Amino acid sequence: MPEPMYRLIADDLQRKIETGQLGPGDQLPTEIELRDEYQASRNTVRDAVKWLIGRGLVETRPGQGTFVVEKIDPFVTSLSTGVESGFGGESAAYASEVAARRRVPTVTPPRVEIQQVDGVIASELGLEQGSAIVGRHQQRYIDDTPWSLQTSFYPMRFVELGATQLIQAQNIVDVVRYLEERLSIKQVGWRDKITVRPPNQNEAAFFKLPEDGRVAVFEILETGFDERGQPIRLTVSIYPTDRNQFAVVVGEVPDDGLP
Amino acid sequence: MPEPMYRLIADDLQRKIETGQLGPGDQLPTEIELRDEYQASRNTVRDAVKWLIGRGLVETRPGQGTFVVEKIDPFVTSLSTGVESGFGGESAAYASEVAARRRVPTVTPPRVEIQQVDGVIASELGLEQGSAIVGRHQQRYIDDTPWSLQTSFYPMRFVELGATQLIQAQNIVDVVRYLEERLSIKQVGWRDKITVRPPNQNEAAFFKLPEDGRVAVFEILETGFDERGQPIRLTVSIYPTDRNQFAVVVGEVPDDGLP
DNA sequence: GCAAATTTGTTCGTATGTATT
DNA sequence: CAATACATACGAACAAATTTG
Repeated sequence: MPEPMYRLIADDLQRKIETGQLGPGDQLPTEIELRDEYQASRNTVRDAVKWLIGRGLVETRPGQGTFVVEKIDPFVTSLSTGVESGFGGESAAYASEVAARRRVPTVTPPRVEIQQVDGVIASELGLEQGSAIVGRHQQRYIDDTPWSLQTSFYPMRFVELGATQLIQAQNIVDVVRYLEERLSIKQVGWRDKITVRPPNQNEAAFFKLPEDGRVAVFEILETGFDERGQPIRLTVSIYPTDRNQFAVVVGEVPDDGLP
Repeated sequence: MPEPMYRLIADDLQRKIETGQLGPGDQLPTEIELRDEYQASRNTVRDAVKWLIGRGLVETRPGQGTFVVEKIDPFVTSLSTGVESGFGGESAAYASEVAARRRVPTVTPPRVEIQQVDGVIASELGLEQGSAIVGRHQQRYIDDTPWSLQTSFYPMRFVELGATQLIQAQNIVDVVRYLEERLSIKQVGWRDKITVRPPNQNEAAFFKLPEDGRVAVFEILETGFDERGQPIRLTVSIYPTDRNQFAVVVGEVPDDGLP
């Protein structure tokens, strides 16, 4: 029961990549050349290349060739600061982190939706199925490249109590502060849940992810709570895993490296 | 420029899965049946199935068939508590989280290595390239299924100063406390960095991940600091992304759901 | 326990389409 | 427009894993 040939070819190419014989950005031999080199059929070398693609080691460009992937300089987001709190808010949450690298962040005005809660959102916000909520969807960019998709949900009750800006399609600089000033609802803590899953069609399109679905996305649920322990907001953020990194700071830690 | 046929087949099958026409665990028609149903060749329906595998929607079992994947009940790990601190330590860090689900955690005795630092480890521990460090590698299981690979690194200097248990291949119940009692080195905070990457061969084998490399792993770097802001340890933990979830709690948050 | 049937996995050859240079 | 390189599609044969009789 020997290893199949496409695996042997893939392992050999992988070795050449890991030993630096093929560096980032380098072009691999063409499928025809590989076919002759390994004495296999073109379909078999294609299987080998697909294996390497699945490992995230190479990428193919139609009409050009197959290339060793170049690693992306990751962007770091701190969760200890809160996606939407502190210095943050819908428009400026990440300004400090971005500034350190001289990158230019932008955010779209929110698309506002009013809907009935279900499933996860209901359970996170402690609402009954069918209650009305406000959803504010935004797209965030860094240097004009798509960075994250973010949606914040609030109970519709907040609007009825007077927080009418929640249903307007305009940025709110700091929602947490707005809720405090308008409704005296004060956020005293929050909780993040971090998962990783394959992107849906929307996300793959927005982030321009390769169609083969090998790049997964982070899904971060951040629930904010008031003094009485009641959930007051839920922010769902999506980030591609190939260009993002998260940091958590607990206790006393020196200021180095992280913003 | 129409959509290729394998995509049309994949989209149709995906629709059947998402509408519940094919539920979790259900077997898809065999490749031969799909070939007849869609009037395509077997290789083309196989391409469609591969597409769905890449999306994490189905899995194939040689000799059996193709099945809709069943979602795994995820393990939740809190980062606000520290992978190796508080109630934790090498042996018990996750006991509380696991206990809530009546799962049985186990951990192997550490494999101890002494080596010279390089790259990331040196930079995280603030050591010069070539300094000596101790690495303690452990494998952690839940209910006998592989759960995480964890390695903690400490400066060799700690051993020379008297923390000799660090180079013994036995569990240390709470390393943080041991360092404090033995060397008066007190951890006052820590920082986690969370990334996602494809598994290496070691990791894929240990976690029994599907060979096609579609399941990525979390890599969590946790650096602990003492009162003077000096790094005193680096713990690198690896978890498969398909069965793990992380939580971060900041400020006052009610005790519900999470340990 | 073994043999047959079923199902997916690997490999080849070939032809044609699409993207890029 | 032509040449090059990867993408899609078909047909065929045999191998390997699993279940069934």
